[in-house]
Amino acid sequence: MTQAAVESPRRKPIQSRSRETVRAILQAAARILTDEGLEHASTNRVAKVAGVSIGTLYQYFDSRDAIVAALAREHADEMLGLLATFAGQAATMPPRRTIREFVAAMIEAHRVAPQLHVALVQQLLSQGSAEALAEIRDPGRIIVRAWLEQHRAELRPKDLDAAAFLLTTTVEAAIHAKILEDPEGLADLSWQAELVDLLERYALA
Amino acid sequence: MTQAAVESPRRKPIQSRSRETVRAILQAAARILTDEGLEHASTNRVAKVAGVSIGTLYQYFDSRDAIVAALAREHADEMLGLLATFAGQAATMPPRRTIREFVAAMIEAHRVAPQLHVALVQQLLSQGSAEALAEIRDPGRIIVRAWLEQHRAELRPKDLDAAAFLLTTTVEAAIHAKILEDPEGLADLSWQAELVDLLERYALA
Amino acid sequence: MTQAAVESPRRKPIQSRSRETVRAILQAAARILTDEGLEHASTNRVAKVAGVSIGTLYQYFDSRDAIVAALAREHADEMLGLLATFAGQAATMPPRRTIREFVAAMIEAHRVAPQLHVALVQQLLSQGSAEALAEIRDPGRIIVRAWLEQHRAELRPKDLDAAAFLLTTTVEAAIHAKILEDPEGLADLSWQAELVDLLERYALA
Amino acid sequence: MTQAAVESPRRKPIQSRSRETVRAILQAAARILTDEGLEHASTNRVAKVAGVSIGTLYQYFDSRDAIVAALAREHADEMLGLLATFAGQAATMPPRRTIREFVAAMIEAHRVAPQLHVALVQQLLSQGSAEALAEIRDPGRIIVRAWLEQHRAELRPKDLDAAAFLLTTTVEAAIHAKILEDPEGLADLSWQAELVDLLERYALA
DNA sequence: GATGAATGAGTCTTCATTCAT
DNA sequence: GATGAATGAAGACTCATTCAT
Repeated sequence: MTQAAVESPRRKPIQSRSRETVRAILQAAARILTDEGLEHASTNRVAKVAGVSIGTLYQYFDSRDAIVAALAREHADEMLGLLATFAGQAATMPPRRTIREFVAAMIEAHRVAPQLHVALVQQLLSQGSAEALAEIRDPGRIIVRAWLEQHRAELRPKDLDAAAFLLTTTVEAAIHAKILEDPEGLADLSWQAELVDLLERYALA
Repeated sequence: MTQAAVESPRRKPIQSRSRETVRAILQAAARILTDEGLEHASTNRVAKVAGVSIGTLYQYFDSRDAIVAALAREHADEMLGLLATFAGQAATMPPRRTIREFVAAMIEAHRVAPQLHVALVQQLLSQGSAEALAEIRDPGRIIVRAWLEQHRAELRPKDLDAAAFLLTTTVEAAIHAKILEDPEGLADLSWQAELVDLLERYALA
Repeated sequence: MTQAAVESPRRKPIQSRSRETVRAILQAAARILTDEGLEHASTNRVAKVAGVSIGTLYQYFDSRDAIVAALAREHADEMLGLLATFAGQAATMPPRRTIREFVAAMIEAHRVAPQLHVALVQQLLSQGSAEALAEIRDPGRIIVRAWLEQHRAELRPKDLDAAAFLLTTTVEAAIHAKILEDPEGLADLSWQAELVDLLERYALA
Repeated sequence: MTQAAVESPRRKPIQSRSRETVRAILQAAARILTDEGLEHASTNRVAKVAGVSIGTLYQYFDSRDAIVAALAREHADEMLGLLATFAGQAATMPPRRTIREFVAAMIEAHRVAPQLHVALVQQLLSQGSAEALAEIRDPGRIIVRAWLEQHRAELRPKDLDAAAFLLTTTVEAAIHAKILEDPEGLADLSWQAELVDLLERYALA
């Protein structure tokens, strides 16, 4: 039984293999969503690509939508992470520079997986799941709103809610449209500058 | 009353039932799209709601997508009509006023069937039919671009393409977001003013 | 009313336009069957190609199958015509020559519309309409059988029914197979000779 | 009883239900094809008769045609098996006897499922899938052609390709025609003898 | 008689989900 | 926990046929 002895002892305090399975499923879903579009991301397909049985998939996700939701939440968290880091620095940063860096950060955040992002947003939109959508959007808006509040002295808009709405919406929309129309050009500084311009003129006092 | 005589003279012997059927189908599709979302707009469902048999539906539309496409085209035409009317007047109008009226016109255009509009755009997006999407978007952008050109002396942006992209995208996105988040508030003047503000500051010299 | 006067008088004693309509329908059906295969010969399609409305088509044919049946009957008649002419001469012809000319006549008969012929036979087969099939096959066999009877002195087979069956089956099958495998080669004398050889060795005393 | 022990030893832990399901589907398809004709062999019908859900059917067959194709392949293999066995013996057998046994073997091969055979051939014909048809026909013809080559000294035909074509076509056609016209009589020796006669007179020197 | 709009049963196929092993 | 065979509702679409005009 030497073998058995060798087999079991060293097992890293496994992250309960579950984690890996969930990981595999979400990655497979993301990959299919990105490469082939939402309509090809059937549960059977995802399971196959993830290398697990369909039964296993359903052990971890209650439904197809649950997978997309999890993916969306994950993606939202990731983006929120980027924004949070940025928000921390924004407090002590001159607004003009904050805007510039905010735009850069947002674009960078979208560069990670542009297609996935767009696909997710679309899925959430067409699902009509307002809550799921809010879950993705609100955090960013709250951060922006907090920033507006903090720097209201140096900024022009008075209706902070409206401003937060407009600023986040505009940035998101511009980036999404750019991804759809000219994904290669996403990183170009010229249009980034134009967007910054739009925001500055609107926000700065 | 010669005019009346010319206008409805003998009321053409019925527009051949066809017209009415097509109308019923498109209306049913629009209604379902608006009320229940794209995923419920199956051909069978549309036929049932339209009060025609599935066979009849297929006598007029080659496929499910053809229905959505027809709807999109119709909607695009309608919106373009609004824009065109507006564009005609813009030539002799001071830019500041043009912007205000443009926003008002756009919002008005979306008020006709906001949900439908959003659903259509989403459908086109998720279909990945870039052409179909362009068909809806380009006309508006071209009009804006022409306006920028015409009034470049009084306007600030130098990169007219980028500006046209940003302006149309921003307006569209803001309106769509508003429709999704707070459809009732779409007509509110306060946020309309905020949007106008954003545009003016960006566009005016 | 000069016009009307000119219009009606000269009308040739029309063959009751019906005939022409039936003609058009059958020709359309034959054309589609030949060019595109049985599966494309839907009633609507046939009507369209024939240039009549589907309603009119049903005024002349009770069902889709009726069209095919009519076509088959027509085709059978045509072929039978060829055979009959030939049968008349066979009485006074030496059997060896009869066989040669019979094969030539059969091949010629098939050259008129090989694809149509094959398609029809297949349709009848797959319809399982043994009667319809018999209608096409029996006449030929009867003629052959009569010939065998008439020339039994110079011929070898004693079981005339079996012989008639074998001879007609063989010729038909060989021709059909040739049409399917090598339609261009149908008229080649070399394989014709081979077939004649087969028949002669079997039939002649 | 060692044999028995070897024969059903532990009865493999079930051929995984799959095998049985596939079997049931193919059998159902064969049954319908045979009893009711191709046009009744819809996927839904086959599934119902097989006692499985339509979904299960599609788990094993990509399409309706795949079922027919599988059936055809299976049938072709079966027949080829018979021919192969026979071909092995033909080398050392006098041609006259070979012909007799060949016909007997072919008829026997068709007796397994005459209607099915005919239905399959028809399906392949009407599908116009020349390749599929060739797949079924060529093996037999190749075997015959090889035999002709091997025994050319004792045989008469010089054009071996033409001869192989004619011989296989004739036998097939005669058997098929017999199945259609008088399935009961297929095994009768009298007509079998007539067919053998035809072949011998043609093939033997 | 002709027309063609309308019908709807029926076809193929997909896919989220369940459950016995 | 994992597996994957099985399920069946539902969707897109076809086509022979009817019938009001």
